[in-house]
Amino acid sequence: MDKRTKLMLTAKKLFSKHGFYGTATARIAKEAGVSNGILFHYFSTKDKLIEAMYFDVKDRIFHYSLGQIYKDATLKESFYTLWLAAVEWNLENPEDFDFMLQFENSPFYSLEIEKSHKYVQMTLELAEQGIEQGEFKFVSPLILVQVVAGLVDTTVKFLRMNEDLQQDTEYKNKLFEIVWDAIKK
Amino acid sequence: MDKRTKLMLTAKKLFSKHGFYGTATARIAKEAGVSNGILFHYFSTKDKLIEAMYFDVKDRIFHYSLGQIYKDATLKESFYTLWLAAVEWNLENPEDFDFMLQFENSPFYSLEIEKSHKYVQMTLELAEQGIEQGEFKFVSPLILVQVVAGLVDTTVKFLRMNEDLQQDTEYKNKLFEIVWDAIKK
DNA sequence: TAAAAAACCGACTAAACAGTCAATTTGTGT
DNA sequence: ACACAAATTGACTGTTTAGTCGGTTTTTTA
Repeated sequence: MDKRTKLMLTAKKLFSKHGFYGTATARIAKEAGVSNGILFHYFSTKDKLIEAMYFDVKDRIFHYSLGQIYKDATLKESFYTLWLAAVEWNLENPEDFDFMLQFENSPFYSLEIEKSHKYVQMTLELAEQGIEQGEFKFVSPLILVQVVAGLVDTTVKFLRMNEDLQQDTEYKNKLFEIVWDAIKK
Repeated sequence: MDKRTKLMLTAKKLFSKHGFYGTATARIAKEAGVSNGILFHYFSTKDKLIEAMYFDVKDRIFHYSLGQIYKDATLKESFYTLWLAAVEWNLENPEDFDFMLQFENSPFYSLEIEKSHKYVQMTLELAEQGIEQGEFKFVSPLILVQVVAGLVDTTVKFLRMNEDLQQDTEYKNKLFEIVWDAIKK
């Protein structure tokens, strides 16, 4: 594995456990088994490293979740697939999840960063589609997207505390009804 | 104003803008106009200061929001009041809101801390009531509480970006329908 | 009003920190 | 085999940090 990747994996582990400023760059390098200097060769500052990780994680989760949607699916099916994929991905990648939560709720995060992400547009289009078809509530498509994203986080946090429910498909369907009822007209 | 309060107000301002570790204790003291040492007289460590602020903010928002509920209100009215009060309080206290988001999504935060809060029990009881009366979805009361809390945050973030909607009662009613539909059977 | 306690000061310290850099190794194209 | 670039090292630095402490002022108590 190349050292850039090693650094990002180690950083993710440490950031999710100890926070951004609770994790020294020297510690990241040490635990990644590389030299101190190489970190700053790949990432000119600590902040750049954090930002690079954000784009990396966001890319992977969106790519995975949007990839699950199949053609000719109804809108509800598409949203179910999207929601479930995101929930399961986050449950399987708790460090990524914790890192994202921290980042998106920190002063690092801004709307420009969010909007700069190509995938966000795709989810917005799905929401617009639902509104036009009269299937979703007549509100801003942005709030619908944010509601779904927020409920993904809520669901993941809840299922983490209730491990026995993580495999319970019936219960997860019930949880999805929360999401669906929230956005549907 | 006593110095303890001054310190907490200044800390809140700086933490919300620059993050926990991006804010030096010396800077908090300086901008609060008090000596360096007095900070550690009132809060033995920086972490203790952060935690004390969390309980302070959480106390104030819960006290305000729960205080808005009137007797003999229907369940829907109670939830509407609760939701609206929380949303408006957060809009009027953006530093508290940002501080809370950061704290609750940081490694500082744990479920023990959450559960240690007396008010959480009250919201759980409201949720249980709704489930028993058959008005809410038949899921864990905890997830219902978390869904509402999460949707408060989502709403606040959205309204912050759309200042023109903040006074639009009709629109806010529509946003509440999202919350209500999410939890109701 | 005297003594005890609590609040308060700010200079100080030891550790930790992000980022630099000159030197060395490894890889790549010719 | 050569030259040139890219990757890699780890010791080093100037600054910043949380927290301490001996001494001073203010408040409370009896």
